[in-house]
Amino acid sequence: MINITLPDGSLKQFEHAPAGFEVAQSISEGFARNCVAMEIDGLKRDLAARIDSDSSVRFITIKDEEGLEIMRHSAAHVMAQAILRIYPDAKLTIGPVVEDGFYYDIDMEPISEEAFDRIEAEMKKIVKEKLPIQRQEVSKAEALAEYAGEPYKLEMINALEDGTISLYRQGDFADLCRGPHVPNTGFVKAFKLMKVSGAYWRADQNNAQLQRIYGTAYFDKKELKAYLTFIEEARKRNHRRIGTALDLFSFHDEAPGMPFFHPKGMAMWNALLDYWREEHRADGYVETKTPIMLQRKLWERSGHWENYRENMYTAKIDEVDYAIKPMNCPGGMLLFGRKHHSYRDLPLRAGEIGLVHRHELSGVLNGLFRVRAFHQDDAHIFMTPDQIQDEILGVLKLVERIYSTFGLGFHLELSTRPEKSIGNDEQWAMATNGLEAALKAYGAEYKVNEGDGAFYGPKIDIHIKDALGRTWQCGTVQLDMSLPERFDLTYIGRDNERHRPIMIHRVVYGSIERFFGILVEHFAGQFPLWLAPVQVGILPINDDLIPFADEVSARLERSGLRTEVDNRSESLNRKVRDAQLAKIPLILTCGAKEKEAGTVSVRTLDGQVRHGIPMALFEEKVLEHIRKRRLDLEFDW
RNA sequence: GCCAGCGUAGCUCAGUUGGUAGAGCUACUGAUUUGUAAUCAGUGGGUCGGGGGUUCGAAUCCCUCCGCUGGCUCCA
Repeated sequence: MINITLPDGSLKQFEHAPAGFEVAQSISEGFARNCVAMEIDGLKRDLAARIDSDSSVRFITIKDEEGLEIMRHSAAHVMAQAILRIYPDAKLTIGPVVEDGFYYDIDMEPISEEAFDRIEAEMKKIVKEKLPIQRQEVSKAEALAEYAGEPYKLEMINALEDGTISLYRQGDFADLCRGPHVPNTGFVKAFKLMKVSGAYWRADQNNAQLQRIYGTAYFDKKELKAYLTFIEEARKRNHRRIGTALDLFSFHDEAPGMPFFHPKGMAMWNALLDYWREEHRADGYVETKTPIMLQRKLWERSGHWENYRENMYTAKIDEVDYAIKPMNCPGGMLLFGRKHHSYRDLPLRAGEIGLVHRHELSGVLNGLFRVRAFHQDDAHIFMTPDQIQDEILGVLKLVERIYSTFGLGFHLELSTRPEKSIGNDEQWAMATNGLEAALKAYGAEYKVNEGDGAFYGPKIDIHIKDALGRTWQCGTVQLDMSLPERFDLTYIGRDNERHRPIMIHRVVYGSIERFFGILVEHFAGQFPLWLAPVQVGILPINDDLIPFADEVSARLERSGLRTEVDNRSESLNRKVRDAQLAKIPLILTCGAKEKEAGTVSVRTLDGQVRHGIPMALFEEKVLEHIRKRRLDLEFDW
């Protein structure tokens, strides 16, 4: 008698060792049809596996995230099978499941996306055939024999420990695989190949270049469609597209990876920085500015020359080597080091919107997201050891305040000591404990990335989540145990002795260019009023009213609003349409009625129109809205 | 840097087997003077990313460089 306990505590008893599928059937036929795999005493198994002893069993169905992953893994096999049918000489390597689907790395002739139709058609055949996917356990020797002509598989088999090795067979195809898999290829119902790119065997540039073919798969067509719609939505929000359409910024071949900001982009840029300064002043930060070009000897001292030189722009001037700064810190160190500091002056919070240049590989450039010249909203905080917790907590709270202004959620990750690092155990323990204490005091959940810290200290990374649910690492708080040492920074303690200050680097926006790009996509170009490049569009109803429109504009500009008068001889409909397409949050129409009554007619971006609002009231409400940096467009006129 | 794809007017894109470059929108000009998402007409605009080659002839084929996109790797 075999006793099987299900997650709800119920017990199923069998006279023989049943296959998982039988057990599922004993619950109901419909349930069994939706099962893709199971977990026996915590180990994932195929549904076909026999349960030969008392155990607790949990079924994994098409409703479960795990079920989706298992199916996608099977989908990768189906794709590999299809590719082998079309390209018999292709050599398979590995094909894992990734966030939104799966890929397979294959050593084969370079292919383009044009080949997808053919591969997908072959995959459809395989799915239609509903080939049973069967697990087979073989010895290492048998596996080696099976894959005699497959160099990558042989390499993987040889790397495995002796013992049984599992293969998964479906029709004429068998892949080395741990499993589990769905019962047959018919489970791969809705799939699509997404893209192809190069990748290296074992991610090593010296190895063969493989074709990495990405695909995605869902249990039903609707979900696949929803995903494709999401991709399309993200494409529409692409910041390069919107940046061009709204005339915010551009790139030119003369300066690859170095963005040019247009007047409208600068209006937003300045709004971002005004806000940044406001919040930082409130938190006791002072602001500094250091040169973008400094002599080599400084970079030697900071360690950048040794570690980072390939990514630095350099020049020789009057026979002296210079480098354009890739980071602001060394300049900040010089500022701190130029005079004596008392413990009473600490913590010292010194911010700098610093322009840095990094010669990134050409292939990694990506719009505003990855550039070669950018501004960091840097700040260095110098403190005594017992101030670590409070200071970091202060940064976390500042970050929360700023991100929430944009409606951005976020989560925190702590990275600890890496293998290659400077400093001793005691220093690392103190630093890491300080960060952890701050995280605990802050109270939010956080993820720990063991060994992922910088060589000079542990760090907390802040990952934001945008309107499409995508995450981006923007903010970071890094404790630095190296620079204060290298620059011999000290403060005078209560004991009248010199002490080494603790120093952190921290950014909130990270790269302002990148944050700008993220905001463009987050808001899809429909920026909140306080941030919008043009806040008020002013539309004279006919050419005779242009002077009045100009008057209104001048008045609002004096109040600090960003306005634009549409003085073209176009129809009002046309002007409204263009203003809406330009995502201008507030549109004022100026006609004879408004001129006489001293009122405005306001159309908000959502299409709502309100007539007869007194000019002064409009101004007051709008300025208040902006002062509060609200995200909505609701007004109580 | 590597692999693949791409580069045609300010923008979005056509351009068939090589035969002197097109559309829509934008811009400009004129007419129109409009009450909440496109008024009409006209005009201008491109050494087809740069250079080299093949050819009687190249946007189209080949080489090379530059740039962009997607990945890989990288982000100390």
